[in-house]
Amino acid sequence: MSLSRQTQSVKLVWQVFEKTDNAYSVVELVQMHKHTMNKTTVYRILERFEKEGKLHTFLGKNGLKWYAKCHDCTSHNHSDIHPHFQCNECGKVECLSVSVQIPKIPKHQIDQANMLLLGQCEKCIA
Amino acid sequence: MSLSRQTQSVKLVWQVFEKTDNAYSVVELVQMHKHTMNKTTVYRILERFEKEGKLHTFLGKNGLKWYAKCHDCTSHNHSDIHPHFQCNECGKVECLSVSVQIPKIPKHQIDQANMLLLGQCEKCIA
DNA sequence: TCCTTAATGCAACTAGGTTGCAAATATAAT
DNA sequence: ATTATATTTGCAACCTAGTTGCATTAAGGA
Repeated sequence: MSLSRQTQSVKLVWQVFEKTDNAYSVVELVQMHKHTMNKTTVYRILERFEKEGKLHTFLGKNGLKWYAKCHDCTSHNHSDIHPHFQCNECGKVECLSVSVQIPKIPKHQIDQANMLLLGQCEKCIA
Repeated sequence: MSLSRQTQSVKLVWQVFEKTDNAYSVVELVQMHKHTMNKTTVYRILERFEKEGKLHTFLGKNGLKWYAKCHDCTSHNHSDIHPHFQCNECGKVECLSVSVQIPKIPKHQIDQANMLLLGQCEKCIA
C-alpha cells in the first residue's frame, strides 16, 4: 500500500495522528519528537505522508505549516476544500467539515482554495 | 489626517501603491527600495500604513506577507472580507472584489476570514 | 532657529524551513 | 540467516522572512 518504509520514526509520527483528527503544527511535531528524531526527519516524514494522501497540510495564522489527518482526505481528492479555524487566543486549529463556496473568477483557473477563519474557540469564548 | 510624519521613505513607499491597486509582497517592496532605505524601515512603514488603514495585508502562497491598497479598505472596515488570488505560475497576486460567504460554526466566534485562491491567472492560462 | 519626538539605519538575532552528504537501517534477494 | 541495495536518517550548515534594541537623524511645531 505504502511506498515508504515503516521505520521507527515513521511509526512514531503516525501514532500522533492515528487516533485523532486533531491538527498539529510542524513546530509542535518537531518539539514532541525532539528526543527521538531530528527535525529534518520530521519535516520529511510529514512531506511523505502528505504525498501518500494520509495527511493534508495548510497554513495557520502566521504562515506556519499545520498537518491534519482528515477522514475524507485521500490521495485522489486532495483538492477537496474545507476551511480551517484557528483560535486567536489559544492558537488551536480545527478542520471544519463544512464545504465552502469557491467564487468563480473570469479568465482565471482555480486549482485550490484555502480558507482560514480566525476567532475564539469554544473554550476561549467563555 | 495622518499621525505619521511625511518622511522621504514614507513618500517613496506610498508612491508604489498610489496609482495602482496592485498587491506587492514585502520581499518585492524591500527589494525595490533597497538602495534608498533599510529593510527594517520598509517593514515599519508598511506596518504603519496598515494601522492607518491605507493598506491591508494578507498572506500569500508560502506564508509570505503581501500588501495592497484597496478601494474599500479604510481603518474602520478592516474586517471586510474579500478573497485573494495568487497565480501558481507567475506568483502574481490579485485582490478580488467578490465577497465570500463565511460559514458559521456552532460555539465559535469568527473575527476574521482569509481566503486564498490558487491557480492560473489570465496571462499564464494561455 | 531650536526642541522634542518620531523615524531611521545598523547589526545582531530569531525562527521556520531546506540542502548535501555520509552513515544507518528497512526490506528484498540469495 | 546473510547479504545487497536503495531508502531513510542525522547532522551541520545554510537560507530567508521577519524582529529587536539602541544610537543617530530628521520632521515639523513652537
